Amino acid sequence: MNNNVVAEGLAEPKTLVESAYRALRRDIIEGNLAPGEKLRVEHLKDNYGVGAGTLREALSLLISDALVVSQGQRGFRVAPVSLADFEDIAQTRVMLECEALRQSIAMGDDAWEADLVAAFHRLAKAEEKRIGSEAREEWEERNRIFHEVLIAACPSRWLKHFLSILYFQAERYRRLSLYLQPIPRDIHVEHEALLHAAINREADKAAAILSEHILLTFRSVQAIPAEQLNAKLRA
Amino acid sequence: MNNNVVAEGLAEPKTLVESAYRALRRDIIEGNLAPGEKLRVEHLKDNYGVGAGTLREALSLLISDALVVSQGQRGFRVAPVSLADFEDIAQTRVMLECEALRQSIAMGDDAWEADLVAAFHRLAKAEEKRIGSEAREEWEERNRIFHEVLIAACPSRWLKHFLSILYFQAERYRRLSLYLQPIPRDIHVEHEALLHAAINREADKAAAILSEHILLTFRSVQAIPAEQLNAKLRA
DNA sequence: TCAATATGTTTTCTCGAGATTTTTAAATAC
DNA sequence: GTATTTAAAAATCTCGAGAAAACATATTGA
Repeated sequence: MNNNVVAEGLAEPKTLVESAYRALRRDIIEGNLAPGEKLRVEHLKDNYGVGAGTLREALSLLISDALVVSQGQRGFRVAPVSLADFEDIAQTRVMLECEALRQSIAMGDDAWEADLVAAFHRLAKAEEKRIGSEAREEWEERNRIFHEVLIAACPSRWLKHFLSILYFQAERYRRLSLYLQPIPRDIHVEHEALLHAAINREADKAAAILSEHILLTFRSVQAIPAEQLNAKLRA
Repeated sequence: MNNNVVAEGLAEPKTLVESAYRALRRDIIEGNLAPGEKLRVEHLKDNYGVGAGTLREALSLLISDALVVSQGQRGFRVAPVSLADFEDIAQTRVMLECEALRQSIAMGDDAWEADLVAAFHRLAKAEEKRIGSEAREEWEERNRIFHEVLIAACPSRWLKHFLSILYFQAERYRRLSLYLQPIPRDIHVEHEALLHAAINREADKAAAILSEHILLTFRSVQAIPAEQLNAKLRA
C-alpha cells in the first residue's frame, strides 16, 4: 500500500526507477502510449533515458496499478481498454467511493472541512482558465485532490488504496474520450453540490450526487459512437 | 489485473522472476520472512538462486499485493502488520466479498453450482486429514479455491481482483496466529451453511454467514493476548 | 495452393560488476 | 557525558552484455 498520492505530487522522485515509473504512468494515462501497445524494453529505455533493468522494474511497478500487463516470456503491454471494463470500473468505484464518503462525512472534523473547502476553491480557480494543456494538467491534478480530500476522513486505508487505483483507471478512460463528450454537463455545479452536501453532513444526498457524478462520466463515454471511440483508442 | 489464481496454481512459472515472486510470496504469507523485516537483495539472491536484478523485479511485483513495501533509496521490507490493519482488511473484505457473493448468487448457473459443490467436497476431504504441514498446505489451497468459486459468477473483474489481494493479506494474519486460536469454531459447519445458502439462492442469509465467517477470524486474532501475539509476530 | 519444417532475426530474460547513497562506527570538540 | 563531525562499511541502485525464447521469413514437400 504505497502512495499517499497527495504527498507524491510534491515529493521529488529519489531514484531513476521512480522517475521512469511516473513518466510511464503519465504517458499511459494521457494516451501517449496506446492501450494494448507493446512496450519494448530495448526501444523505451532510450526514450526514458534509463537502463534496461531499470525500465523493467518500473514496468513491474505499473502492474500494481493495472496500467501494464505482462505475460511470461512475451514482454509487457499497455493494459487494454474496453467499454465493459470502464463500466466495471465506474460501478466498483461508485460502490467503494460512496461508502468511503459516508464514513468520511461521519468522521470528518473541522480540519477536514477546511481542507475540503480549500480543495474546492483551488479546483474552482483552475476551472476558470481551462484553456491550454498546462491549465488542463492543473485542473486534472486539483480534481483528483478534491476527490481525495472528500474521502480523506474515511479511516480505511484499504478502501482509499483501492480507490486511488480506480481513480487513475477512470482518468485514463476519461482522457481518451475527452474532446468527444456528447452529454452536456456542468461539472462545477456537480462539485459544488457535493461540497455542500458533505459539509452539511448529508450523507445520503452526498452519496447520491457522487454516484451520479461517476456514472455520468461513464455514460458520456458510452454515448460516443463506436467508430469515433475506436479511432481515438487506437491513436 | 494479473492473476486468475485458480489457474496460477496449475501453470508452471515460465520465468525466474515469477519463480522468485511465488517463493517470496509464500515465505511472506507463511511468516518465514517476518513482518517489517528488511529484505536485503545481496543476501536473498543466493537463497532464491537468482541474480540481483531478477530478485528486485520479483520484489517490485510483490508491491502489487501489498506484501512488500519499498522506500526510495532505502530498499525493500516485508509489509508490517498490526491489529488495526487486520481489522481494516476484515471489514473491507466483508463489504466487498458480500457484495460479490450476492452478485454471484444472482448470476450463477448450473455449472457454477457444480463447481461449488466440487470445491466444497475437496475442501471437506482435506479437512479430515488435517495433520502435517503438507495436509495443511492442501487445506489452505482448497479453502482459498472454495472462497474463490463462491464469488466466481460475479461479473466484476475488479471486485474479484481486489478480493484476491485481501484474501492473501488475511491468510497471512491467520497463519501468524494459527496455533493460538482461543475462540472455538467449527469451520466445516460454517462452510457447509455457506454452501447451502448459496445453492438455495438465499443471498441475504449467505451474506450474513460469510460476514460472520470473516469477522470471526479477526476476533480470533483479536482475542489473543497481546504479549503472545507480539512474540509470534516477531518470530 | 497449402501445410510443415528449417533458418535467421528480434526481443525478452538474466546476470555480475561499478557508481551512489545510506548506515554504522569512531573520533573529536564542547 | 553529550553532541557534532569524519571516515569506513554496507547496501542500494544502475548499467550493458550475454543466453534463451519467441517471432518472422524462407524453403521444402505434398
